[in-house]
Amino acid sequence: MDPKARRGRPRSGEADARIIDAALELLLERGYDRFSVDEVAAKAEVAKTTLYRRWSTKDHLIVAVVARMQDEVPVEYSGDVRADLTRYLNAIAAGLHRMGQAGRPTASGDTSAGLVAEVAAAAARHADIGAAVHAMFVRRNALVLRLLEQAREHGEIGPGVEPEVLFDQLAGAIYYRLLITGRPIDAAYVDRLVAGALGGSAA
Amino acid sequence: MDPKARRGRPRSGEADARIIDAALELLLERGYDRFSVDEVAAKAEVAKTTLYRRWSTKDHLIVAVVARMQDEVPVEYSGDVRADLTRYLNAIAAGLHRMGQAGRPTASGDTSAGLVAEVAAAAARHADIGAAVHAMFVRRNALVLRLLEQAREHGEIGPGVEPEVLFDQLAGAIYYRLLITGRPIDAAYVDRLVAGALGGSAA
Amino acid sequence: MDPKARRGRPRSGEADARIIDAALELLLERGYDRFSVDEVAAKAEVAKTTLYRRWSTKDHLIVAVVARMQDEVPVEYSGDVRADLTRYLNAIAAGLHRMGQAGRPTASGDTSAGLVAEVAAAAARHADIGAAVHAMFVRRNALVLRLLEQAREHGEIGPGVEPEVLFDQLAGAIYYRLLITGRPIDAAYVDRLVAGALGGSAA
Amino acid sequence: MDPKARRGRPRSGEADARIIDAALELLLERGYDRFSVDEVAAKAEVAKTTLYRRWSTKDHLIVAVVARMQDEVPVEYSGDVRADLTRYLNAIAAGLHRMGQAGRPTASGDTSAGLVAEVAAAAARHADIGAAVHAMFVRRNALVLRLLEQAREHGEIGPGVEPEVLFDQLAGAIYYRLLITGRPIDAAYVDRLVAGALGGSAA
DNA sequence: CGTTAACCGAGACGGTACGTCTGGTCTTTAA
DNA sequence: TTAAAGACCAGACGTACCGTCTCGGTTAACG
Repeated sequence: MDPKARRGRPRSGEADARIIDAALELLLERGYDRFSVDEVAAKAEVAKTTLYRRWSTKDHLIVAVVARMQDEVPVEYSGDVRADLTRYLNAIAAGLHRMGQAGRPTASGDTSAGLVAEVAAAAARHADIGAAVHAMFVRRNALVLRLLEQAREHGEIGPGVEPEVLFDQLAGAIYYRLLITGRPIDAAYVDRLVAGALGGSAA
Repeated sequence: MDPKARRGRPRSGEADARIIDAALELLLERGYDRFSVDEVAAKAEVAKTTLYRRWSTKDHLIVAVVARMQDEVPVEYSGDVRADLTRYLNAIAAGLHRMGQAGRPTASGDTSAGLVAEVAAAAARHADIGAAVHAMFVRRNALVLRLLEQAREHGEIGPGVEPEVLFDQLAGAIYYRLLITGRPIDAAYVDRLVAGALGGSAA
Repeated sequence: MDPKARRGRPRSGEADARIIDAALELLLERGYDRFSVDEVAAKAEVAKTTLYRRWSTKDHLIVAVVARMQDEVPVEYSGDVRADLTRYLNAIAAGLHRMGQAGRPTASGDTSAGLVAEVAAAAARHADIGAAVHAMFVRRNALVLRLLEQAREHGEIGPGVEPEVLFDQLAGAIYYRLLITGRPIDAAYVDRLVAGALGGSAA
Repeated sequence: MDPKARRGRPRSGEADARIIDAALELLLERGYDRFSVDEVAAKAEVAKTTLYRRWSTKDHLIVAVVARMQDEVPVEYSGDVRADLTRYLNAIAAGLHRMGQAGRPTASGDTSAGLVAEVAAAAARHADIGAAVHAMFVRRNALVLRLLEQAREHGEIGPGVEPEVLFDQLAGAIYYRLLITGRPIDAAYVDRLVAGALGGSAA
């Protein structure tokens, strides 16, 4: 009856978990290069085939791990966009910083461009990874975009402002510093950034 | 006598050129991965030793190539920041798009995140590349920052606006789309972006 | 009552046949290596479990297949040993030749050492296969040995000749050429061989 | 001047030796299967590339090792073919027996069919190995064939006897027992064999 | 007629070796 | 000293295949 009746031995959910756990640990300990699939399999006590059946490529595996590192940042409109955005951007920066611990002490400041850049590169290498990564960010950003809509309805931001563009400017600035110019991203910068984007630093 | 008197056979300047040419060609043809140092050496008809004497790493070589791909965008204050910025950002987008041809047809729209992301990753891997890349962008951006200063003096933009932050927002939005969300970057978007950043879309 | 009373579902005889058929076909088509158990199972539309329940090893399966390829060569003493032996050896050579089609065109002439050698190797790897293979040949050769006995009784061959040794010489020469030196085995050679073993080429 | 002037770093002869030594040791210790190229490389303290540059396949490597195991059996006509052949065949049998130690205790008697069969199989798998193996035996057998010629000239064997066929019978019988029937090959058998082939056991 | 034992198809799993690829270093001979 | 050529080390990659295990489900014979 059920067209999707499963046949054959089902995949071991435990294996999934053990692999991702091992991969995460190794990624943090070693960084992207010096991270080897063989080693993950060994650490997870899983055959390489089992791993490759799930993630067909080192890149796919790493993206899965990074996706799991993403933490949910609760976003709720409080009536004060400026505060909300500041909080949110600081959370993102903190997340990036935490990822930054991966591998050797990074050159640029103290956050890790490395892992983010590698994921971006992987997204460009494999179409499917690109789709997954983009979808991940779309989902993540959707909440903030809604928040911005609400703020506009409440008159906190002008009717001419496009939430999407505004958000690109904010998040973009952070990633730009992280990946391209390597300038530091601290709370003070986030404040200046939000102020710059929302207009007058006062009020 | 002369402490830095050179002895032995002098380095062939022609080799430098042949290597970079071959590397560029291969990079465009293949993309970052599938780009191999051996192949560059073979194509340039140069020994690997000769190549490594000049660029100590695949990453170093690629950064050198990418640096050469960067074209000088003339930036001059015309009295109309909006127009100047729009022109500049479109030039950047065009440059990225041109790079985008490298390798297989990329997933995300038609510009290539790949190469840019790889360079960012390389910058994170090697401190010296990081320094070089960041310096490159500082130099490139300095002109625009001066332009923004001039615009502020002319009253085109408010005294509270920080040029650095403003520029991060603009360039950042573009790179964010390119690398992270994969959304398209066209002239219309640049217009909306500049409008958003400089205030009212009108005027 | 019956100690070997079978319970449960009986084995499918049809499965046996389908497996052997598929295996044979694949063996001829591909040769020993490039012959994979998975593929046999797939082709026979049978689960691997079903296959392994019958033949515990790739080697066991192949030996079973090869055993089935062996054809019964009728051996009857006609009163002329020379003719009988010639006929028999030619039949063996033809059989080997037929097997020889298995896999890629072999290097050595046109008969296939490959499969025979693999079976010999399998016989060395697993004691039980060794026993089976040796038994198979003992059975096959018994008829010829009896024929030689009869010939001796009839005075066609001297009383000092040991049938076993004589047969080793004849069959041995053929297999030696097949497996070791790769020289061709044709009717002319068989004639020379029999002549050499039975004494004068004349008569 | 010299058209075949070698350029580039020459191959390390020491590496060759270390690889073959390690392979030989491992082969004797483990047998054909359970013999792994990786392990050879590790034991020889050589990169896998270095190994594969010389022997493109596990089979090629093993054949090279086996070729080195072959020992030169001095063959000189003493005026007594029977004695000469007996000595030679016993030497061959001893050699096979020595090889037989390779790997697990073999099933069939006490000599190892295994390795010989595997080499024969390899010869069938790869045309080049086939050629090499056949050439090896041709070279080895040439001496004995000349001995037989001399014996014929001396009238020890009849003019109608073809040395090639005679030798096939002798060597063939031994390999046939080794590989196919698994019957033992001892000095007594060799005596019977020679007697059978050269005519009357007497004289 | 239900229980039960052995089967069947499907496919995941552990294990392990293979041969390939690539980055960077080292060793030659020639200029 | 540099150049060209190519061997060298190191080590990861992804694939292949064997033989085992785990599912859901089927098919006799037994009780």
